[in-house]
Amino acid sequence: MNTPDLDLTLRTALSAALDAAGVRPAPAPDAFSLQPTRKEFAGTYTFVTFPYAKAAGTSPDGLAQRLGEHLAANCAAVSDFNVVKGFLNLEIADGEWVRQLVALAKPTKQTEQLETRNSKLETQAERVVVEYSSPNTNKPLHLGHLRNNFLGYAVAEILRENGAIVTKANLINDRGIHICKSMIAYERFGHGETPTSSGQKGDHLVGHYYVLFDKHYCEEVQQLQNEGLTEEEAKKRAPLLTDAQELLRKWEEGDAETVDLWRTMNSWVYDGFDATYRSIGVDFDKFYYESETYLLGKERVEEGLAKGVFFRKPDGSVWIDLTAEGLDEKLLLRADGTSVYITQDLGTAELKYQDTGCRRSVYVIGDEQNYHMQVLQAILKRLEKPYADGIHHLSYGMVDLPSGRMKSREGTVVDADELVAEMIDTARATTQELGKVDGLTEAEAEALYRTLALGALKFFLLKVEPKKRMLFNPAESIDFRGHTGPFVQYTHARSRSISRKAAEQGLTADTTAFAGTVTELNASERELVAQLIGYRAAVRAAANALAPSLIAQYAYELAKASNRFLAESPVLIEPDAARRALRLTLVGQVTTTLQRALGLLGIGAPERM
RNA sequence: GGUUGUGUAGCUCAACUGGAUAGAGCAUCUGACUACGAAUCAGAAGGUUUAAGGUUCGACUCCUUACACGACCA
Repeated sequence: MNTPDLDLTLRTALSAALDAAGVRPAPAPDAFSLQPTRKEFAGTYTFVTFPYAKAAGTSPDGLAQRLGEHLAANCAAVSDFNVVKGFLNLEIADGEWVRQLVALAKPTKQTEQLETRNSKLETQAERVVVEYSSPNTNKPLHLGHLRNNFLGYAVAEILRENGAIVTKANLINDRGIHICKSMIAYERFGHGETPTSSGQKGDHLVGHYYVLFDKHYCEEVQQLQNEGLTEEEAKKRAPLLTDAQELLRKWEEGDAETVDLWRTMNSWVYDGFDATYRSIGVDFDKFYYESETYLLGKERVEEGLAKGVFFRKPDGSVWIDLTAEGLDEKLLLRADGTSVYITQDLGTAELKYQDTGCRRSVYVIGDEQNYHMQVLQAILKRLEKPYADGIHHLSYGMVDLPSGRMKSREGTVVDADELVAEMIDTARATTQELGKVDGLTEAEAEALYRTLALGALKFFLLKVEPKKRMLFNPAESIDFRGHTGPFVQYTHARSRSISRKAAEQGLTADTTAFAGTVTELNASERELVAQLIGYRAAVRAAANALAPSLIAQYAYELAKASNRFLAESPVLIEPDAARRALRLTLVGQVTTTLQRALGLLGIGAPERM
C-alpha cells in the first residue's frame, strides 16, 4: 500500500472541507497556501481562512472552526485542531507521522520513484540547458567566478533532481582583443616560457601576461603623454595596443603563426581551468567556444533583415529598434561588417537549441549584464524563436571585499585556487585541533579537509539569494560553526557514527519493529519526521525558483532538527526495542536526506570529521 | 539624464511571494560533556524592517514620493 504525500492529503481534504462550508468554487488543492505553524502554537500546518470567509458567509473564526471539525471527522491524518484569530492550526496524528516515516524508509518506495522518474524522462521530461562558468581565457578564475560556478552547478543538479533533462554548458570566451593583449605581452616579454618551464598553472601564466600588458601599456601611455599627446590620444596610439589590434586582425584572417600562438596559449589556460574545475568539483556536459560560434551570429542578422525585424542604416550598420519594449535601438552589426557581442549570442543561442532541443535555457551571468540579456531575449522574441520565451537570466550580484570591489588591475582579486588552498589549510588546522582525524590515513584526511573547505565555501556563497550583492571578508566570513556547510556535514557524520555503532551492536533500523506498535512520538521526533518529508517540496520550490538557497536553508533546518532530536532522544541506549528501531530509522533517513540535499549543492557528506 | 537592483538586530543573512508577537548564525552574557560526536544543545539580550504617505481584516512584501549604495544604457 502506498502512503500518499501528507501535504497533498491535507490539501485535498481542505479543498473538500471548503466546498462543504459553501465556498464555491472551492479552490484546487494546489491553489492555496498551507504553511508551517509558528512554533508558539500547537499544530504542524496552518491554513489562513481570511481569503475565504466572505465566500463562506461567516467570520474567519467561524469558517476555521467548521473546516477544523470537517477535517477532524473526515481526514484520518488530522488528530486535532485549534483556531486562533482566523488561523486554523492542524495537528497531525502521531500514527500518521509513523506511517510517513515508514514510507520514507521503504526501499521499494524509492525504486518506484526512480521508475516513474525514468519513464517520465522518456516522455515528457523538460529539457533545460544551464549555461554557467563561461570564463575569459585571459585570466584565472576568481571569487566572483566561484559564485557563478557553484550557482550554475547547483541549479543544474536541482533541476535534474526535480525530473528535468539537463545539459550543463560552458561557453568559453576564447577570442577577442583581450586574448590578443596576453599574446602580445607574451611575444614581447615571454622568452618562450611555458607552464612546464615556469612551474605555473597555465591559466595563471597567461593571466600574468595580461597583467604585464596592462603595466607596460600604462607606461607607454605615460611616455606618450610626456611627449605632448593628450591622454585620449596616447591611449589610442600606444604601440602595445595597436600591436594587439593588429594581432586580432591577423587572427581573424587566419594567419598561421598567430593562430598557432593563440591555440597554444589557450590550451595552457584550458589545462589550468580543468584543474580548477576538478578541484572545486564542478563539471560540464558541453563546451562552446566563441571562436567557433561568433560567425554564426551573422546568419541570424541576415535572417532578421530578411524578416524585416532588423534594418540597415545608410552607413551599412544593422540595427533593431526595441523602443516598443522599453529598450533602445541596438547595434547588431558594425558598418564594417564586424560583429558585436550580441551578434555572437544570437548565434550561440541558436546553436544550443539545435544541439540540445532545449526550449528552456538558464544563463548564469552577473547582474551587470541585465540589460544585455533583456535585449537578447527581446530580439529572439522578435525573430519568433521557439526558445525565446524559455530564456532565463539567473542574475547574481557581485562578491565584494571589505576593501570594495575586486579589481584585477589593482591586484585586489581573490584568486579561486588560492582561496580554496587557504580554506583547506583552515579546515586542516581546525580538524586537527579538535583531534577528530585519528585513524584516518593521510590521503583520507586530506580528502576530508578539501570536502570541508569546499563545503564551507559553497554553503557560504549559496545560502544567499543570488541577486543580492554579498560581502566576503576572507578573515571572518568563512566559519565552521553555526549556519554553515560544516555544521550540516557534522550532523551527517554524527548520524553516520551512530548508525555504525548500531550495526556493530547488531541493531538495525527495521521498520517492521515499530510500524504498528509505536503510536506516540515526542516533540523532537515529530519535528524531525516533518522535516524529512519536506525534502521533495524543498526540491520543487528550489527548482521552480532556480534558488539553491532554498536547499541550503532546508539542509540547515534538517540538521538543526536532527541535533535537537539527538540531544533529547537517546538512540542506542533506548531500552524499548521498537522505539529504538524507530529512532535508528530516523537517524538513517537524516543521513540519506542530508547527503542528497548537500549533493545538490555540490557539497560532500563525510563519514566522519 | 534614462532604466534597473538593493536597503531588515552591532556584523552576515532569512521571512514559504499579502498572514499570527519579523526569524537564524556570528559577536556578548548564562547553563549543559561518567547518554550514542560540545564543529553540539538549552536559554538571555539585541528591531520604529532607510524615511514619509497610501491601499485592507492584515504590509518587510503591493502603490506613490524622497534618501543612500550599486549596475547598466546614452
